Formats: sequence, C-alpha cells, structure tokens
Amino acid sequence: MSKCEQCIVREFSSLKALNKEELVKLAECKTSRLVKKGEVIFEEGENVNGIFCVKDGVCKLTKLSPNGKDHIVKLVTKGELLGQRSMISDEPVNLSAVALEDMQICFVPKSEIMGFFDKNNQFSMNVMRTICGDLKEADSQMVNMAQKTVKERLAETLLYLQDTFGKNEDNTLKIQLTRDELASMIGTATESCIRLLSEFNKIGLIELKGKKIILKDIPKLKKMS
Amino acid sequence: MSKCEQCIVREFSSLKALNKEELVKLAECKTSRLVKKGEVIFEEGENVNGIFCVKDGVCKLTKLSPNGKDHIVKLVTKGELLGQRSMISDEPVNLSAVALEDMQICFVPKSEIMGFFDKNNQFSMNVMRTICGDLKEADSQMVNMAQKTVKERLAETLLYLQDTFGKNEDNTLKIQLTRDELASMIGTATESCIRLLSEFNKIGLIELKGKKIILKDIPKLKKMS
DNA sequence: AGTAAAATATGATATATATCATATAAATGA
DNA sequence: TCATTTATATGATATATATCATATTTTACT
Repeated sequence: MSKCEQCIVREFSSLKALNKEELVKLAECKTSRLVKKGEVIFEEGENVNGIFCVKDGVCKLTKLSPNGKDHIVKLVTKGELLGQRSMISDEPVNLSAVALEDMQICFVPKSEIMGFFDKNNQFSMNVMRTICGDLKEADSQMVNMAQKTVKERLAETLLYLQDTFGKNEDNTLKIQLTRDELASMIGTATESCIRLLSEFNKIGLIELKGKKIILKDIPKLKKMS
Repeated sequence: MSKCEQCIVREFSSLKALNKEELVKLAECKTSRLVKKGEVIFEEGENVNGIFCVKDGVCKLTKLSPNGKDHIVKLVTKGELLGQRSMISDEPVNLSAVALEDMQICFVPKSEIMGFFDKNNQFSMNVMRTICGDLKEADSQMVNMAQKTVKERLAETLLYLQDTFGKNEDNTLKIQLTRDELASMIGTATESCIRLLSEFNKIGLIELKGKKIILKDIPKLKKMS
C-alpha cells in the first residue's frame, strides 16, 4: 500500500492541509483501485460513504434528466476529489461518475474524513472553498444553459476542454469525448452537435481529424462563445 | 439594537449552532437595515465582506448573462443567509441580490463569522451543508435548463413558487413576480412566458387574475413538469 | 479477418422558441 | 386627474434546434 504523502491528489486538493500524522492514517485506511474506461465508479442515488481521490485519469459526472438523457455536469481529473458533497450532506450521491479513461483512484471512508473535519480547520476550509468554487461554476453553467445558444456553448466547451486538458503533439484535444458525450455536456442532441462541428470545420474554426478535434481559430471561438 | 437570540434567521439557518455567548457577540456587531422593494442589496462583482441575514421579505439572486439578460438563479427568503459563498471563497459576489418585497436584513461583518468558523465546528458543518444543498440544487437546475422544454420549466417553477411561498386566501401565489422575472427564472423570452401562461390558462392548468396566478390543476402541472 | 454493432455524418422535415410589431391595460408621477 | 411610462397580451414571422431517416465509417467481438 503506497503512501499518500507524495500523491498528486494530496498536492492539488483539500488534502494538502493534512499533516504527516494525518497522512499516515489516511494511507492506512484507504483502498486503491484501477478503473477501466467506461466503468462506473458510482451511480446517482447510491450511498457512497466516503470520498474518492483521483490519482490518474478523468471521469465524467452525469445526471439523468427527466427525459431520460444523461447530462454531463462536470469533468473530474487527476488531483481532484470525488463525492465530497454527498458525504457532507450525508445523502446519496446526486450524480453518477463514469471513467472516460483508465483511472487510478483511492477510496477513503467517511469516518476518516469526518475526523479531519473535526480536528483540522484548514482542511475544512479547503473543502468548503472547493465546494464554493463548484457552486459558483454551477451557477454560471446554469445561466449559460438557459441563455446561450448551442453554438455558443459548443465554442465555449471546446475552449474549456483545451484549456483544462491540453492538446496532443498533433494539436488534437487530449481529452477524448464521443460526439454523444460532447452533446450531453453542452445540452443538445447528438446530431446537432455533429452538425455544428461540421459547420465549425467548414468555416475554419476547428479541424476534424476523424473523431479528433483541433482548435484552429481560438480568437474567433472566444468571440463567439 | 435587537438581540439575535429570538431571530427567525437564527432559528432556520446555520446560525442555530451558535451558543448564547456567540449570539451576544453577533448582536453587538451586526447592523440592521430596511430594504425597499426593488432596491439592490449587492451587485455582481462587489466586495461584500460579510453576510446578510434575511429577517423578513424575499429577494432574487441574479446573474447577468453574456447576452445582457439577467437570469434569476435563486430566491432567498426570510430565515436564510446571503453571501456565504463569496465570503468563504474570499471573492467578489458572483450574483446580484435585489429585493422582491420590502425586507428587513442584518449585515454581519466577515471577521465575526470567520471567528465562528474557527471555534464552532457545528456552525462550520451547518454552513457547509447549506452550500452543499445549494450545489445539489444548482446541478439539478443546470440539467433542467439544458434538457427540459420551456413549458416544463414553467410548470415546475409555478409549483415551486406555490410550495415555497404559499398562496393567499384567494389562492393566488403569494410571491409576486412580474412576467419578466418569471421568464428570467425559467430562462426564456418574456413574450414566450406570457404566451405559455395564456395557454396554461386556456387549458385550465392555471387561472390568471390580472397579473396574479392561481394554480388550478396541480396534478397535471406536476405531470408535465 | 470478417461480421455485427456502434459512432459519425448529413439530409429532410417538424417544432419550439425568439424576435419584431402592435394593442391594451396597469402603474406611476406631476 | 391626466399624461407618460411600464407591464401584459397577442399576432406574424424568422430561426434554432430536435427528430426521423439513412448512409458511411469506425470499433468491437468471435
């Protein structure tokens, strides 16, 4: 069982507030796991009773809409934590988590984390700030969904994907989403998403290499988002 | 200066975790204020440096969308707190707050609240849970905006308004929103909102008494939301 | 490798919603 | 109280987007 001290999650998440002693306790109670692309980590409505540390890989957090379509609420990547809201609210998770790539994750049971809340104020504040950041982002996304056109949302999302996950040597977006997933991030029909990608391609905003995407005209994409 | 001990906000918000001593300190540092309908409490981008307790009345939290329209993200009513996210993140507020009715509010400076965070764990947990609730709600609203039709959102919002704010003796919704405000809650054009209200009226789902609204067929409204 | 299944693509069409225009009603202010 | 502004209402039209259909390409599987 590896130590938590050098872990990337510790470096980038609320866990950075933990001291050596706490990290040792963490290492003792955590369980590590490999998750294959497409595998479900948890499902909306489940009781998770702890949090996950994402050591490597990316997953999508989705919510089933009343009409039966999945909507991608957020992408979570290495260094981040998963399931904090549900643990604090002491409720089932309101979102499902599905791996977009092979992942390495650790599970830490709720009891352990709750102990940190009691004894380590900095940790509490870090978690609170993370969730506040999520809330701000969610408010902003809500307004985007309500007020922006699909075209604007697509442009914005493409920029976000490149900013957050970067690009390969051939300039294609590093993160690999299907058209269907991209559509369910921007909140539109798959066909509409594909159609708009074609259009963006035709007018030189992006280039399509098979199912891979290259952003060609970032200023214009920015202007139209 | 009135005491905080009996205050409705204390009863219903995170402040219920405060002990007598803390409540005395709160009462000493707070400033009370009357806010007239339509008045701005704070505006997106401002530094607020504290939180507001809503003793009476209701306000809307709005966010300016990139296309220049205001979107109502949330309604906040008596007993609730305002500005927690911004205080914790130590950032300008991301939403504007505008009174929908005459209000009574108190302002508590940040320094005081941060002291409670340090010393009162239950208070911290309460705040955290509140924000987690807001986040869950925001995620759900995001999906609604992305996936539901305007008609569905209108039905849902009408039900929410009656559930949350109740109705008058003549069965009209207690909370008084303009058509414009209702439209900016459900994320549509004012005319579309008015048109759908007319349609709901014609098919007996609701009744329009001037600008007041009566919900007539709640089961059907539920089914279509 | 070869076949079935899934993902991508594009056309045709329907539909929801926005926009523009104008009328009427209600609220506000001198 | 009257005049001016603002809110509500409804029609006509344009437009974005969803839906249905089908073709092609890619992926997965035995």
